Amino acid sequence: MTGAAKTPRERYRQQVREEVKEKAWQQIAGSGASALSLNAIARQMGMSGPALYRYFANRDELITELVRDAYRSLADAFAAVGGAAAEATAPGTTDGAEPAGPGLAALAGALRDWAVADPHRYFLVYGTPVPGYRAPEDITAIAAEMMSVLLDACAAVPPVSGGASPDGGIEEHLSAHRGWAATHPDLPPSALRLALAFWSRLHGVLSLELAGHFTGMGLDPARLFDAEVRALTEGRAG
Amino acid sequence: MTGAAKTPRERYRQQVREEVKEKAWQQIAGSGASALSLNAIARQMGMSGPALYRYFANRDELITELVRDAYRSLADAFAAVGGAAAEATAPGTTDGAEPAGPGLAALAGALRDWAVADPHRYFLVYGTPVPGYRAPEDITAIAAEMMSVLLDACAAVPPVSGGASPDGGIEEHLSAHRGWAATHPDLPPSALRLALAFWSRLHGVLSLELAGHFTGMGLDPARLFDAEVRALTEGRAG
DNA sequence: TGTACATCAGTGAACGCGCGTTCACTGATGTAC
DNA sequence: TGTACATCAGTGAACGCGCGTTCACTGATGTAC
Repeated sequence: MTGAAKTPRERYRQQVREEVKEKAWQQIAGSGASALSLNAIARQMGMSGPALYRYFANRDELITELVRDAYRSLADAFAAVGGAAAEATAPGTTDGAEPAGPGLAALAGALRDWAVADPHRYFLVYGTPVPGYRAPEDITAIAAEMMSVLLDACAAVPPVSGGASPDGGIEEHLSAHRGWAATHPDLPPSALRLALAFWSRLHGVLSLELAGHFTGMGLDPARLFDAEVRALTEGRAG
Repeated sequence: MTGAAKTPRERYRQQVREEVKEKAWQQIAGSGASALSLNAIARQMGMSGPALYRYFANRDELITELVRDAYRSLADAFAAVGGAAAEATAPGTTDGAEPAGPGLAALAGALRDWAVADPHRYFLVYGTPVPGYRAPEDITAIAAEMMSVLLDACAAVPPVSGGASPDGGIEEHLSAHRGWAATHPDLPPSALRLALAFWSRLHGVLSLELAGHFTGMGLDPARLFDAEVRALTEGRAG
């Protein structure tokens, strides 16, 4: 990826690091993130426990790395969809007046695909926070990167002529606190609101689905998710 | 509460059980549910570890009890609000044509109050699921009880004349799978949809808020929550 | 191509720790007559 | 009111376990001349 001219040793180091992370994910899948054990991973790799300290300074560094990879994979999925949408919109749009509806729907699809592909990865990022854990700065930067892609999609959605329904001052509030959307200083408050609705509503359905709160209800989570996406792209956030 | 004529010994047992649970919550608040340790609780109570086995069969039973209490407290909060709303509606309604809007808003308020009062309790119920843990039946019954109160509130909301916007077949799907709403066999699909939107959207905002994903954004989570409640009660679910 | 040296992956023993849980036992509290 | 017995809360020792992490060491891989 970054850098080049890896020596064989560097290659090998990277391979082992990857394998460690792989086993770590398997372990998380089985027993949850808090039960992650370096010794168990080493055992599974046919190595002795202390060997892993050649590759990770300690347990915390491994977990941070897993969190970073998780964020990175979602950000990449978003960027791929966002980039594709941007290219499709740029040249000669053939599709009529709503290029952003599909954009949002595509992002939503990417989010759900990412989440259901590995629920434990989802929960490592969006689940119960680990007490005392602070994500390093480069990880929050990745989160900002995703938000920027989302804001791009929201930018293209025309503000809805909502009528007189009072919004409780939410759009004023968003106008007053838009530091999190600093990448898009010209976005109307309705677009900010749409982005937040996208984020919170879709995480709502996803977290209930992946935590199993819909099982036993006999409902199809994909349809519930789809219904929320439709509500966002057609009915707007309000 | 239930039963009567407790002997002093039974009283004492109950007191100690309560104290154990209290310390357990404190420990969860500090280090998360997975780090819950019987020995640590005993130490904190000035007792030796094995003493707790007079009160709980094992660690799992304690956790299950905590989960049960958490559900119970939310269900009670819901029932209180639901009961109050029902009484207010019953005699001579003075408030105009929308008795259920306030009902839903009141339930939403109860949910948020309950959640922010103790975020760890919230996450024990709605956070990352504990791998391998199956809630006993009486707990799912409590969940059904809450759903029933919510459905009561949704029943009073008149179906919105939504126009021709296609809903992707979600209401048909809900009509076909309404076992989870068996307490309300006559509810229109739009009310079922409203209940699910209530549940998933509010949990979306709440879980992001309590996991700290809004901090650093400078936004007021209470306002975001309020905006979603307004969208539910005014704009309906779609 | 060959030798001398430096780098680094991995081992095994060890440290200290805390956990859940069982068990035999003591001592206090309640019960029956 | 007093005595004999049963119940039960709590203790301390012990078992077996796995964890994260440090450390001195071996042996293989790469580098410099």
